[in-house]
Amino acid sequence: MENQQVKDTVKQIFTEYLNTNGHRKTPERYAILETIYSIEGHFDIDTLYSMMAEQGKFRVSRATLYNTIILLLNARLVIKHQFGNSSQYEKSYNRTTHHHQICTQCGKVTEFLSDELQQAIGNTKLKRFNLTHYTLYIYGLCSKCDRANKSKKKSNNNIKKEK
Amino acid sequence: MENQQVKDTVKQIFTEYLNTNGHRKTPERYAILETIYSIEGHFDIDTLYSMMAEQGKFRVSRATLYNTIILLLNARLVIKHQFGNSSQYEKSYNRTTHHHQICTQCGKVTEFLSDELQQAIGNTKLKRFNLTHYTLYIYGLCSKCDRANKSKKKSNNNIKKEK
DNA sequence: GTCAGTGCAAACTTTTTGCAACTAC
DNA sequence: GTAGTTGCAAAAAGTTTGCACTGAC
Repeated sequence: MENQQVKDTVKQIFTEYLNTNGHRKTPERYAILETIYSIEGHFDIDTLYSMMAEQGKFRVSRATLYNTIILLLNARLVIKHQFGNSSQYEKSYNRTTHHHQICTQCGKVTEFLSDELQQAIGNTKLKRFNLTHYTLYIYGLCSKCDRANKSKKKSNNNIKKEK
Repeated sequence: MENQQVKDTVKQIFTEYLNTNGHRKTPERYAILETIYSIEGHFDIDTLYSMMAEQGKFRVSRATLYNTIILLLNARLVIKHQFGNSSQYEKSYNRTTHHHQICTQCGKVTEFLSDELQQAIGNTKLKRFNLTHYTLYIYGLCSKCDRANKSKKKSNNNIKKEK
């Protein structure tokens, strides 16, 4: 799907959501949606704030960002993650379901796809629960840190105590 | 496995970890490990702090709790979650791998088991990544909130605009 | 015209940090 | 004895809140 087409569609969905729930259609809200859907991958509130302030688009306050994000979460247009210190978000409409690899050492987050996993999770029968979405975080060491550790261990072989 | 046996084993593992990495074996650290392994389910730092302060066990400062938790995470004796506002932790040794259902409305977290899911995730071939553990969070509405919403909707049927 | 929404700053919460005192080694 | 740890309080970081002003309806 073309990028502009996606943006138009999510605007429509958002408008419907706002109407249905009796919220006002302010320019701030659409500017935030627009900006979010031009970001690839994850972002946090601070990044979003900077992007909107610096790129001369439309300056909004942090409070409004937090308020609007809640609406977008409810409208299912954004997904929230909580790795690291601050909350991370990402657009969710028209994105293939993906999973996250997180390096416990350097904190690097990588996305990957797996139909099998997706199917297995989708097929899980949940009792007393109405599923909307899920997140799978796989923790471990990325190849870079893994290699770094191994060579470090090697050079420490003759030292009794690791500092 | 008997509870006391588990505690003894994790103490051993922790001792080895501390030795290997040149950390001191302080009474605070063992008291924290002991307390954590007497908690069923999730806890946050504040709860842990209160438990240790009130139950007359061994009072430690929050700073020490944060420091020690990091060691326990590295020693793979504790797992960290980040739902809601504050970080949640849980003991990880000798626990069956389980997954989490999180209600997006009331925030309630329920654990569930699924061999199939566990297998599917375990079988996933990861490129350039050395897996240590993973967490699967399934978001949606718990039966309680789901029911509450439906009956609310029903009673709102005659009202044009919500709120 | 009214009230939801916004911006700003202050408040709050959770986590990290600096430093003096303490203690495991 | 000495350096890793602890406790405390201050600071930092992220998020929420109160309030006056603005603008969508």
